[in-house]
Amino acid sequence: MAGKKTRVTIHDIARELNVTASTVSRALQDHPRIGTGTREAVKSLAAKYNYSRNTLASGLRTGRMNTIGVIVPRTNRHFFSNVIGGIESFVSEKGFQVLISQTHESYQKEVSSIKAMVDAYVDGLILSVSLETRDDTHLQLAIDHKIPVVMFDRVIGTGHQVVLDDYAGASNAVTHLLGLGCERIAHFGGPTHLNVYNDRLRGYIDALKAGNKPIKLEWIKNDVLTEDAGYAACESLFHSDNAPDAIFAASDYSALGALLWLKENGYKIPEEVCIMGFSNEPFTAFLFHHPFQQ
Amino acid sequence: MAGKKTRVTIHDIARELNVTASTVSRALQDHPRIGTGTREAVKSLAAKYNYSRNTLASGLRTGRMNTIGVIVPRTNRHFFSNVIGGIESFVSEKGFQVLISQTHESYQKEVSSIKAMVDAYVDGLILSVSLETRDDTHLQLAIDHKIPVVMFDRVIGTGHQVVLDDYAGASNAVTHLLGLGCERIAHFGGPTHLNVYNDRLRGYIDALKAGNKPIKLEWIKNDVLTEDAGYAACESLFHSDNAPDAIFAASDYSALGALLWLKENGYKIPEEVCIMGFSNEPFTAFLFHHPFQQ
DNA sequence: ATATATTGCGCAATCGATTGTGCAAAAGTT
DNA sequence: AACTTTTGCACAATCGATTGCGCAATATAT
Repeated sequence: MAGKKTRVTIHDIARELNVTASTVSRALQDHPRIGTGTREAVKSLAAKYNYSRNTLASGLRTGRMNTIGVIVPRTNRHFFSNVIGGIESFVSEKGFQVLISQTHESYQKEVSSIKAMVDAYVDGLILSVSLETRDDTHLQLAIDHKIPVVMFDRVIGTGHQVVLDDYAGASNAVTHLLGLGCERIAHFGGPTHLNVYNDRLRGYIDALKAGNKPIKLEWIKNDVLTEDAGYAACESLFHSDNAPDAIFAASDYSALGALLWLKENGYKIPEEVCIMGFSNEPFTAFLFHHPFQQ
Repeated sequence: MAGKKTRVTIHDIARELNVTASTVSRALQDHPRIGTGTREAVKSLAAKYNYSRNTLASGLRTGRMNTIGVIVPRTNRHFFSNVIGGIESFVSEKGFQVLISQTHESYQKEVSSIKAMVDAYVDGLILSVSLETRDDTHLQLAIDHKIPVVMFDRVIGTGHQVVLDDYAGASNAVTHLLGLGCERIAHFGGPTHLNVYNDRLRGYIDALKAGNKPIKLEWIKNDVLTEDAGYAACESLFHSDNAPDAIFAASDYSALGALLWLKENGYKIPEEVCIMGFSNEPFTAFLFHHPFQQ
């Protein structure tokens, strides 16, 4: 408990046991060529001195740092902070650590984050690409260094991917709106070079087709992902003489913006306009269905 | 852009320039004893080969890894994910990285997280302690290794701390309730060995005293921090013959639980019971004041 | 009893970068 | 011109752990 002046190394243990550092190193790794007696002597002395391997020296030699890099657009989005938490919980049980970085939706920052992760010798990289990212060439750096890369949610290119079924989600959402009697459903989407927004758009379109509804280009607004954008988009949409009677938003935030504009302008939700958002942001739980509402 | 088979080292650069690695190392650090000519030759060759210092070798030698460790109870709490994001944004501009770990409110996990951070040679440690943490002795490990430690929000002991004024916040909240005419204000708190909950409790008590209201112990519920706990606490509180007319909760989640129970049981908010929560969780914005409500 | 296999461990190089010391050449001083 | 200072760089040790190779001692086989 008292302040150790200096960390104990395998050399310290070796000296005390009259063996060499290599033997200590091997003993700690359960190398078969080390005798049972020595191995246990080493281990118990290591335990006694509270030895712990110098991860830098070890990492320098082996190239492995037992660290997973995670790159997300922003850590403070509910979805991403959950994913980060999940990753951390899982890998920390395996003795790994988590290095995080956020891109703030900037491609350049994503590039430099990847470089930083490579320099940190992460053993694996998990990322969700920025809105600006248009291809996966920048991942090559990690791949060149033999670092396995997995993309999730917002994915691009052909690497390993973990995604949810945005297409089905969108399609179900729009079908549900149609079932409620909505006839004129607008869509607030995101950049379609990203799978998630493209899939949600496709789901929207196909659901409309399946319901024999026309697709109106003026009802499809891309890059409407924020509360402000949703608010503004509503304004233009409902000032036209061809206003929709429902909105399917690819983002809960733009759905919220739409909701606010409509309420402020006297529309009744959901009687006059139905709104559906995508993401299950926690705040949405309190917008519609909560028992103390009504 | 093509796949480099192996990273370039200072030795590679040294060889090509007919100098030694030490010269290259010093040149890259702008050491004054290196001639201008050599320095620039080194730097341009380094740039040409896209050299980047091996952080492990460097860290092994210097003991500095340009990494900040952050330990929080959970990454997916709005407050913590925001703090993590803020730290990451700030330090990444300085060329530092962020290693995260979560304790899940467990003291043991906190201890092992600190050890892991020390082993990772973080240059600084930022943490918010778990609910189980009762003193700061476990921080000694980091301090022994000369790692500066800063606690935030949930702090303990005498180290460096960044906190907000929980006492004033609580006091203001309760004073506000009194101003609204509330006479019988209950408190849902947390473990009082933690500054945040102790301060909020003190603020509550002192505000009541200042308003010449009696302090009723049966209205003070400790360890009521979650939605479920708030729900349950309400149940017991309002089944007594001495029910409060307001609740000041140290957590927005327990406030939410209270809100749900009261609504389900026919109480009118805020006419019959006022509820005030602490934390500014985003969802609370939608519970009371939003324009589309009422 | 001789030949082969196995066991147990030491030696020394290696992973890249850093840094104290030393030494020669160039520059400055009187 | 003789002497001190400064400049520019090389040498070699070091940070700890890992690992291929080698060599003895012991065990097994013939």
